[in-house]
Amino acid sequence: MLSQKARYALRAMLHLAAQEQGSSHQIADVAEGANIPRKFLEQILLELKRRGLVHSHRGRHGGYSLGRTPSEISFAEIIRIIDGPLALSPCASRTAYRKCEDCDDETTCAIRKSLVDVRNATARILEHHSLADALADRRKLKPGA
Amino acid sequence: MLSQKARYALRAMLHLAAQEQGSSHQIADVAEGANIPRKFLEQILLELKRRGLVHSHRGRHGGYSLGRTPSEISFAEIIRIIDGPLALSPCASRTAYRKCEDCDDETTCAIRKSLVDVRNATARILEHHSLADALADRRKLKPGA
DNA sequence: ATAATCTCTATTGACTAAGTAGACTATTGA
DNA sequence: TCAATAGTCTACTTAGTCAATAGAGATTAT
Repeated sequence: MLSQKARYALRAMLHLAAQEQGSSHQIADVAEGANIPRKFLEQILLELKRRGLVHSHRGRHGGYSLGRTPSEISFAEIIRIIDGPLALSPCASRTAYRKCEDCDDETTCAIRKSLVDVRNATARILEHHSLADALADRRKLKPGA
Repeated sequence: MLSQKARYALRAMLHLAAQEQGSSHQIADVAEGANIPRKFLEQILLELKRRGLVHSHRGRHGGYSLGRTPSEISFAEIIRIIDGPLALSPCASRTAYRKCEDCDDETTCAIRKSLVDVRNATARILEHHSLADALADRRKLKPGA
């Protein structure tokens, strides 16, 4: 399961992506618009900023904007920043590989093999699904807006 | 990520599946053979028993055995019993669907759509991967044994 | 200067994960 | 029969995480 935090992060990024390119948005507006507790959102945006997914500037008229165009930001990237690796086990992760401590021989581990399959399938979907794709999906689902 | 408990469950089931059909095995042997804390394994086997994946009998010469043949027990089933649904969000689960409380309109949710894709891909793999498949994989990987 | 805004660290309360403990019940073989 | 051997059940512990909340600090536009 994704954490609530990761779902908030996706919603917040989607909210930013839905605005006109390069425009800046204050935390309070994003919090209200995407229905996220404001102080919690601060932390999330801070993390996303450290990893370059958003830019910020401070002071009066400060705010946040996307660090790249929506088509260049994938769901996978957002989820990995907030929740860590996509894989179901550290030994099946490509971005955060770690050997299982209680595993005798990884090369013959019959569990790992299928977990790697799952991780690959998951990554294939989420790495190729960008914010732009999500917006396009939404427009398709809701032609009125 | 899978819980440690779920990984133990997979290992324990695999251990039982690797023995001759219908044979009975004591907790202590499984614990040692699969490298699982004994008392923790008790709880795991009890849960798997309640869901019919294993049978037990008590008293002297008691023990556990698989509830079905290895080819009829999937990884998905074991994982769901121990860790719950495979999906990344309750709203994307088929076996344990639940609406997100803070979601305005699920039908136009651009996040849900990709989470459903992931869930389907994951389920497709894990529901069709049985203990028998895992044993076959292992034999392939380690032809000596 | 000062008001508005982002930045950072700490704290809280509830919950879960992983494991441990021990009493209880059923079976069996001597 | 009865003691030994197993599984069954409930409760507990300890550490850690999740989801927030709080509040002081830094930065910028006016």
